[in-house]
Amino acid sequence: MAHAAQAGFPPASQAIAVAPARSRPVQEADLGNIPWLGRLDEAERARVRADMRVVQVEPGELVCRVGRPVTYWFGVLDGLLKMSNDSAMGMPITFTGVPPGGWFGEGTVLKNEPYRYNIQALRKSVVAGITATTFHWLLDRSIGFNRFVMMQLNERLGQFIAAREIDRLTDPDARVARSLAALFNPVLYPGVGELLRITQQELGYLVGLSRQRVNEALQALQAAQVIRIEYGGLRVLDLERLRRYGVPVA
DNA sequence: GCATTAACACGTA
DNA sequence: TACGTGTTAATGC
Repeated sequence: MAHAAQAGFPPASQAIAVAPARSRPVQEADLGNIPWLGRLDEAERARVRADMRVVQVEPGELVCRVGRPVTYWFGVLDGLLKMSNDSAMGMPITFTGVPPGGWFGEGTVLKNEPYRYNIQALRKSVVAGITATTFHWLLDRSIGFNRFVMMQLNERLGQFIAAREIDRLTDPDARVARSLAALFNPVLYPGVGELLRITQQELGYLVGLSRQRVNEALQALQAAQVIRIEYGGLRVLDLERLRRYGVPVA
């Protein structure tokens, strides 16, 4: 019954795992896009700024790859990533998209395990990372950082439970609506705001539908006054109704 | 019937 | 120009 959302990506992917040579130090302009910085004190911020690296990734590139050792805790400053798990021989399973403001990988950093997912850029994106060492250093001394991580883990648990529901939905319109709502999560993805920059093609890859069908679903959502379609993006008008779209009014 | 791919015209960045 | 959107036609399960 489950759709087991297929959806790969269009261009052939060339694997890279954040090559240090391509990265640059974090810049002033980046800092405003990092939600947890404000929870740190001066000394902690200073260390983070010294430690953090930023890299631009091209569409199709892998930010981290299943089986690779943990190096960084990552965050999206700009663009759109896809978290998936390519089963050895078969179609990849897309778990979720990661829009701006999203940070990921703390699970594997915490356990010091190899990455369990592939994180791939759907579009040209800017990704930041701090080392596992600094991540642990922050955990050891900053209550604010701990709160952020805990909140993040809790919120994401909700996301994955919601994702299981989405998988059981048969109505494509509802699947698109719920997947979209997940991307508009203000807690996990504070960088998104009201306007999510995503093409209908990219949304198709995340949801596991064709671009044409996604377009049809979006038109329906727009007609329902839940979103507005814009060039290269979508504006949310009513997040609550977007979350509940397709659920009969019980 | 419904979704998919392919192909096209059109508008926008 | 390159890309994203909206639409139609043919095909498949």
